[in-house]
Amino acid sequence: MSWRKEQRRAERGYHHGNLKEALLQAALGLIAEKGAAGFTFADAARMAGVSAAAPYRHFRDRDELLSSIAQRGFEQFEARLSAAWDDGRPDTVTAFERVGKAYLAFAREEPAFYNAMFESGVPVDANAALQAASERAFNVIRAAAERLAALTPPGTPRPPAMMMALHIWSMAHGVASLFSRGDAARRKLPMSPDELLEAEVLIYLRGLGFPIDRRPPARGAEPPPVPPEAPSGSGVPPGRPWGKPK
Amino acid sequence: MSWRKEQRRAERGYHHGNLKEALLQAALGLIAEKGAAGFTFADAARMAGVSAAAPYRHFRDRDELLSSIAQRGFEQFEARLSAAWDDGRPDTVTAFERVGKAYLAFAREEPAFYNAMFESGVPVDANAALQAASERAFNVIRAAAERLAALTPPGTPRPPAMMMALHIWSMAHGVASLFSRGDAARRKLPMSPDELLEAEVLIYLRGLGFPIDRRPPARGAEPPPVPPEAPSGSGVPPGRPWGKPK
DNA sequence: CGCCTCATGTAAAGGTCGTTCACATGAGCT
DNA sequence: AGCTCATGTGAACGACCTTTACATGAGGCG
Repeated sequence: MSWRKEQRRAERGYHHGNLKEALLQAALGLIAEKGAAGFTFADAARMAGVSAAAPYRHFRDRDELLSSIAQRGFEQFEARLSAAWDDGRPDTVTAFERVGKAYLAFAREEPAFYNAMFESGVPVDANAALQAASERAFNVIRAAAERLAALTPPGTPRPPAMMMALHIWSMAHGVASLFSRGDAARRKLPMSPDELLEAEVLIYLRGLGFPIDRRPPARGAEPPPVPPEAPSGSGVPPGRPWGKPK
Repeated sequence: MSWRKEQRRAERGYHHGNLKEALLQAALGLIAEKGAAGFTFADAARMAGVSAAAPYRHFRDRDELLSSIAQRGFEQFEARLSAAWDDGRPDTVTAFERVGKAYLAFAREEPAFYNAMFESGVPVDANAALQAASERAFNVIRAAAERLAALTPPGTPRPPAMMMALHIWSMAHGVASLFSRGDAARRKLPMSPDELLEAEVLIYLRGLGFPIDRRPPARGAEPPPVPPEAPSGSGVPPGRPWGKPK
């Protein structure tokens, strides 16, 4: 029954030594398994081998633990988006695409973080640090949009970068929430979430006047992506940013 | 203390008479207040003036109540989207726009339903009826996309309607989740969620080759919306689907 | 080295929930 | 009038969150 707890205590002494971190890790695992809603403070404590009251020495309550995780999530999110953006290399559109994919990849590969960040009910403004982290992540998208907006072909009006950023964010978040997450919201799709988002973004960019015409890149060799940087013609070519028609 | 309950019982007798419905209504109110996560079965029972065990005569468990609400939500959702679509009157693009707005309006005006449908963790496939209701709602968007796809100007490839529908859905859902919901996910925006989504959809449609050029419609008179039905030129005019550039 | 202090952990207890079970009630059929 | 079965009750169980009083021991100080 409780010799297990005694045992653990024997191994590590009365003081845990690194409980805060252990709790965060435990919670991360539990959220990944059962969602933020199903995650329990008591379980995290058990998993760390301490009593149910111990966590309260490190977090005001369950919500604070959750928002700590959300904050870390936003930090890692920012890192991944930043890396994907890679300051716009090799060209702005390609890098932009990569950011979209990174968004979905994060949602897929870090379900616990994504859950805590967007689906746990933790208000972004619960915590100043959380809010700041969230903003830094968004700023990556925003900066990318800024660069992209500066490239609008001559003859077409330049869209507000902030608006573009919000649009892209909503597309990525929409696709991730509806189609790319745990068993919860999954629907049957005629294409992968990645392809879906890619086509969506490309069509959107074309609507802004970018001369986009790419089909799913032939796997292997990367073709010289898009007539590099300075777009030539105005108006939109009749390309097909989604897959071949059946 | 408990004379209240006695009182209620005196008013309505031992049998409630309409408990199932009362529970659904109570739950709806509670979810609107505190979110699906904070909603409690016991509270709903209290609110209906019955004991905590009574609800189990009508719902297998808390999750079944939740999914019943989600199902109703999808039904009302379908009704609102259908009404907005109005079979494509007066013209397809205008009606399509209206569907987008109806989506956001529903998310805003029926937070309890929206929450149960998309944010409560209820899996869509929990219940056959739920899944069917969800599909019927989506089919409204899909049918609209179908009609829209059939209108692609000559010279531009015709996008798969299903893909369009998924794109539109993800945009609407993304905007609603991130910007248009309860205090939870609210960020500061340079424009209203409605405007944001409208611009997003218009730009997207333009990317598909639709000759869209509309600024936020002057409130009051509806201008002859878009060169009616059969679009003339191919290629995309350099219009500005978002607001004036400050 | 011995002692003190304070951060960190524990056990116990109170309140709430979800859920089940045996039992009560009474609406409607016969 | 009497029976039956859907519907509601109360009590009880185990889990959770959170608070409180108390225990432990690591690290600083004399």
